[in-house]
Amino acid sequence: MHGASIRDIAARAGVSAGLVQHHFGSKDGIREACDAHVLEAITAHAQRGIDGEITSGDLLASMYAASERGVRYIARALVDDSPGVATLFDRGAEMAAQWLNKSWPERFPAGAAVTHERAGTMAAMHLGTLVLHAHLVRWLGVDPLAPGQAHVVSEAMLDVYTAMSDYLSSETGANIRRALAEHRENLTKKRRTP
Amino acid sequence: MHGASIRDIAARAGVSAGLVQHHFGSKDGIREACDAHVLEAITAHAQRGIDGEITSGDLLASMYAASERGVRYIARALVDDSPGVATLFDRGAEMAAQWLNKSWPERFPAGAAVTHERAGTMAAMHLGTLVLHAHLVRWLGVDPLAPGQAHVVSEAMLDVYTAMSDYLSSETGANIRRALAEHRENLTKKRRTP
DNA sequence: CGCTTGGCAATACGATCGTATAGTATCCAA
DNA sequence: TTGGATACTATACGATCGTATTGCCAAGCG
Repeated sequence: MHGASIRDIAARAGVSAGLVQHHFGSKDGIREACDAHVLEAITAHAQRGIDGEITSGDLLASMYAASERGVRYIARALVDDSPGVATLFDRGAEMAAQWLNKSWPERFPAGAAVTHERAGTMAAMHLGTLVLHAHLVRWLGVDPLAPGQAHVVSEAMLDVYTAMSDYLSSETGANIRRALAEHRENLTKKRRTP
Repeated sequence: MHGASIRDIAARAGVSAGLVQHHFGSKDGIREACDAHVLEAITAHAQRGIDGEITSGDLLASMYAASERGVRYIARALVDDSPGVATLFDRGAEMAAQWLNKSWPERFPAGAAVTHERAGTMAAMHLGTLVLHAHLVRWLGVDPLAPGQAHVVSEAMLDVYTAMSDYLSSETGANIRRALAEHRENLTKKRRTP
């Protein structure tokens, strides 16, 4: 919310500040309205990621293309304490959990602690490329949110995945993989305590 | 910087606001001092990740344990436009690039565009778990930055890597992997334009 | 002893912010 | 026609913020 005062919003909209105040009730009212708008717009698009064959990386890429401003807003709101967008993170994590469970039912049982942990971390990693968008722009020299550039990050994510898996399946990563498997044993059986 | 006024900082330090102003010159002076302090503290620790055998996930985990407050500060500063911490993102991306190049010299050549893109995305993914820390706390029910909880996210990251790689090596992900390999061909040969 | 220097506090000033209130114009139903 | 609801502006109030100013006081030094 910082850096966007009611007066700025009103000036951008071409009306007075009092009208904005009158229409939304308060500053929080503006944010709630924005959250609801973006949430609704993104939900319909995101549903395709669950029951479709679309991968998580491509899902983000298609979101970029569909609503660049909405994605930028989400990236910004995720680091504020916006309660509406907090549910969007949870929804993303739930989508990841469903995807993990659908892909490996015995490895990521529904409701298990391991599925919950992995899904949350996965959502944080993918949304992290959004939140740190400004740094990626500076590092890459191009804007991944610009039209036609959406593939850069999603492809890189997939490539990192494959590279990391190769590393973990090598001799160097064998002990890491073994230690990880032990921890997973306990978590897989444990139901998540809500 | 939002949410931490000079008066708050002075009250927390037990001194007057005027002294803080006098000592650091301005509000930006405080941030620069904090950036320099954290940067120096974290650099020595991070160097182990490059030439050591330590993985990136374990590197983050050990950073958690070494300086919880420093990590929290970085997570906060990464989403502000702090110029000092911006170099920290670049340093993390450079570390990732070095690690990628050391692990697969022919796959990720030094200075190649593909290495640069992958390293930046990798840094964003890993640092994303820091920046979105508040959401992870809410989702997981525990604080990954709390002492003794550092392993949760790092293990989950590794597990997601293995799961993703299994997905990409399966029949379903075969075409994705194939399309990815084509794009990589061009990027590997191309030198990065600075 | 007198003077300067630096740590430190207290206060004030201007800017910005969210919000409240009063006032004006428009429009639609009774 | 009229009266109230609605869209909209203008202005003001209180709070908070960064910053500048002033002054006190102890330490060091000739």
